[in-house]
Amino acid sequence: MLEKHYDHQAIESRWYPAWEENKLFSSKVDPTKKPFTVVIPPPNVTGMLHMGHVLNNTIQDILIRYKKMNGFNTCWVPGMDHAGIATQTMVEKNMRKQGIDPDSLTREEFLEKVWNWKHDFGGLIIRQLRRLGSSCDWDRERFTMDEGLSNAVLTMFKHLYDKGWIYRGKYIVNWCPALQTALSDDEVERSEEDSSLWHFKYPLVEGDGHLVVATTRPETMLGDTGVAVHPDDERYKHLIGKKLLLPIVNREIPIIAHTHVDPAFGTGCVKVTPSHSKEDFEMAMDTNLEFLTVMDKRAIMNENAPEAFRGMDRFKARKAVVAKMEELGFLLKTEPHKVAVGRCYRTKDVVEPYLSEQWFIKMEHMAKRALDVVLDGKIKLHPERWVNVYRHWLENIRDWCISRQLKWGHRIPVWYCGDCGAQTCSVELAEACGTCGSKNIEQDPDVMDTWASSWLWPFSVFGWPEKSEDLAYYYPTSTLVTAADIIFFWVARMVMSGLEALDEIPFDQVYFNGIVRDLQGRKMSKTLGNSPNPLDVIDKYGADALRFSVVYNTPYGEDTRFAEASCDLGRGFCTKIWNANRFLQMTFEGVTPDDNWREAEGDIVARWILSRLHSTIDGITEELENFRLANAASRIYNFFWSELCDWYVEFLKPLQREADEAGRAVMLGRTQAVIDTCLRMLHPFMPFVTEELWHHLDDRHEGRYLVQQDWPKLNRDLIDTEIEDAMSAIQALISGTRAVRKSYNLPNNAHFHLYLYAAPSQIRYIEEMKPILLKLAGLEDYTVLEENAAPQGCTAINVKGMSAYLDLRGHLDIEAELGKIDAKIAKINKEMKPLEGRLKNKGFVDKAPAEVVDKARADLEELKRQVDTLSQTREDLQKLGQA
RNA sequence: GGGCGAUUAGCUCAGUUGGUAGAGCGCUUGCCUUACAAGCAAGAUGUCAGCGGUUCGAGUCCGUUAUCGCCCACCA
Repeated sequence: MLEKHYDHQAIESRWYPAWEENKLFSSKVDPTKKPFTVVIPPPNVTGMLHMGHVLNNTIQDILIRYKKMNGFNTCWVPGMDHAGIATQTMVEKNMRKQGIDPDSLTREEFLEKVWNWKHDFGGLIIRQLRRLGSSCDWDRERFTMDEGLSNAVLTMFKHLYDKGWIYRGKYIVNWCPALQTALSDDEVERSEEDSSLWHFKYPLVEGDGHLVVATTRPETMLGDTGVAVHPDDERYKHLIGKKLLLPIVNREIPIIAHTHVDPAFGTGCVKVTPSHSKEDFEMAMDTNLEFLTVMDKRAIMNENAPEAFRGMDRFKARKAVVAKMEELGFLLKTEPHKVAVGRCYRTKDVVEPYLSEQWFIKMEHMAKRALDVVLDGKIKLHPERWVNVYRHWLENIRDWCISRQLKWGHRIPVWYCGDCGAQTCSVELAEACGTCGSKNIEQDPDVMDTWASSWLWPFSVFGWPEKSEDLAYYYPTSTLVTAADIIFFWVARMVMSGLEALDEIPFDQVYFNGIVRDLQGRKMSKTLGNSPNPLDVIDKYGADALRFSVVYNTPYGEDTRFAEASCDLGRGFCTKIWNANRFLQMTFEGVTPDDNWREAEGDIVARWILSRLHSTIDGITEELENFRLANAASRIYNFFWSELCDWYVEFLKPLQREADEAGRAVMLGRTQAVIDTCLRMLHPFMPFVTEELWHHLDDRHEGRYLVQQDWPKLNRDLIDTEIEDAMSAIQALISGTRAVRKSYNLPNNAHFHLYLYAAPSQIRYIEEMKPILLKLAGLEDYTVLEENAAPQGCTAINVKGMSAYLDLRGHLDIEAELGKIDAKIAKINKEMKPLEGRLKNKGFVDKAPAEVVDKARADLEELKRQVDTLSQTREDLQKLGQA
């Protein structure tokens, strides 16, 4: 027997271990079945479960369980990302806390500390995912730094290197001074910040003329090696090739022409600092300007800067330069100006464009292919609008800077020969120069961008570059579920690498889930403290409640607003499902269910609930196939609560009391089957409570699990609109009678007599429902009228397609009743107006489809009939009052 | 500067071929009716952001404006 109260903690802690021990989530190659493969977006090894993970993983779990129930060989591969920067930063911080200077350690010592940290504290999030119910194949858990994946990374590097698509060179990169490493373009977050635009006067060497340059970065002027103007700018054309004397440093610098310059902005003259600006770098390359680096790796002014500024941090230097220029009379004006400042996505330090030697991957060819497969529809993005974003990025892609000046990561597999100077690229540790054979070689100290491992994830987890059986079977994967903020970092690059390494797309569908926000619409973040800890929420409400609530409230591809209290919805639903099952157990205690009932047979109640059930199966399946998870959740919620519990169960109560033993056995069998179907549909959303209840439903479920069962099969023949309409009318009679009782403040034991006038076909259904109708509406009896004329002292209730009158004699306040009837008539008249208007409109009658016009006519007729019924009641009442 | 999304009941959101607006929570009222008070029953609530257009008919399609949010971008 089920406990009186639904205890989510007991249930959830029981089932997950059972699932895991029975290897329900493990997948093996099986050529007789179609695979459905999902690779998890690997969370950072440093990560903790947050609401974003809850949403993302719940969606994946729903898809996996749904597909498994549909006969697919599902495989959800879990794992983690080594998260180069995040992890290294965290470990360094811990070391400093313990009084250890990370820089005092050798690379090997440092890496050992990181691995130790990973072993002791890393991967918490993977264990937390189990609490959520995630049906990952844990035997397949991978880590981007494990041996196999590292091998994949190096193999891919060598592949691209040999192809000539990887190169090393001195370019301006995004440099994080706090981390002292290069970053890719994507790792830079731009934000508009208040600053100033300073106008500096640069005097001409010859004569006493000058040019005025405007800059937002005065400190870089110490590294200026030229000033650029637009070649067609009439104001300055004659000065091109002339020299200026750079103030403070007193260096002669040329005036050059370049089309990058916008004559309309500022003064039309741009100071050029090739070593500290990407645009200036390009202009310098085109015009052979000199390069002068005036900052070091920490963004502190170096020996190339005038002595007075050396050792100053860049922001201090900015102030000092401005002050000096003002002192020298070269500062013309300072105006407020908004600038797009780039900040490191990890440290938030201002990113410095910095000239340094880095490794790059040529993206052009891979980008082209990756774009084509999406534009061709070979890969489908959901929602589709992301195609535009994807396309824009790929069409404007730049080479990917993949080297990082960190220790934690995959080392660049290139060795430099101390003798002949050649480079050797090798997947295995090189022992000698590939060109001259010298043993005097040294490996590049840099490691690769974290994404250089994650972009291989969909196939590296299956053993690539080995041609494994797993790879052949599971790749390409099926659906990728991820947040859109990594569409460039990750999604686009996986498409590129998949096509490049295997000549096949990595997945055929991508579903982008939104962001979880707080109720004010703010992104959840640690600093705001507006994010509930999912584990606390699971403790309090249960994983099922959390999952269901989040999914129910998250529209297709949109952001969602969440507060802990949102979980009331899911928790309430769990309780409802629980109690419905308790009802069944208690009411039919001792009854052995008869499973030999026929779907198409049975009374109106039976056929009605099956009709509604199959409509629901149809709807939910359709919604799930289209990633409309919230709609699917809402359909099952409404069916279970509003139809199954509120009506069907209420019908069942009197029915089973009247029935004989055989009848009860069939009733139980049928109702169990309906509940069983509901539990199957609910299972992907709420795996724990459904599993528990399913095992209580039938002893034969022992040793079997819901996720192994078939998804409910739709039988359209069971959807019967005639029955559904008849039932709606009966429901309207019941609700209408209750409403009358309520509006007169009459007690529940005040039983009315009902008069009905309706088509024989309708009366037949009502006859069949008679005991239920009398019981639920609180009627003493009803009389079927020969013609549509109610006895005196009645009030009409609105039921579509029939006339119904309640005998109120003895309870009646005539004046009040007349008022009520007038109000009702007024309301209906108001509803009739637009219908009449449309039908009078010739355009509507002529042009609208016949069925729409017919419906309008029928609706109007129905309303007219209702008014007639009410008017007649009104007359009768008036007579009664006068009598 | 370019692009995208959102705007529907007090709150969170449905509303997919255009046919005249719904749910949950909250609110009002009455009920501890032997599944469930985390419940049941009955009820109130909207110029579908504004303006214009297409159409017989627009929450739905087109244009435009506003507010909020996001993404991209070398105007120093």
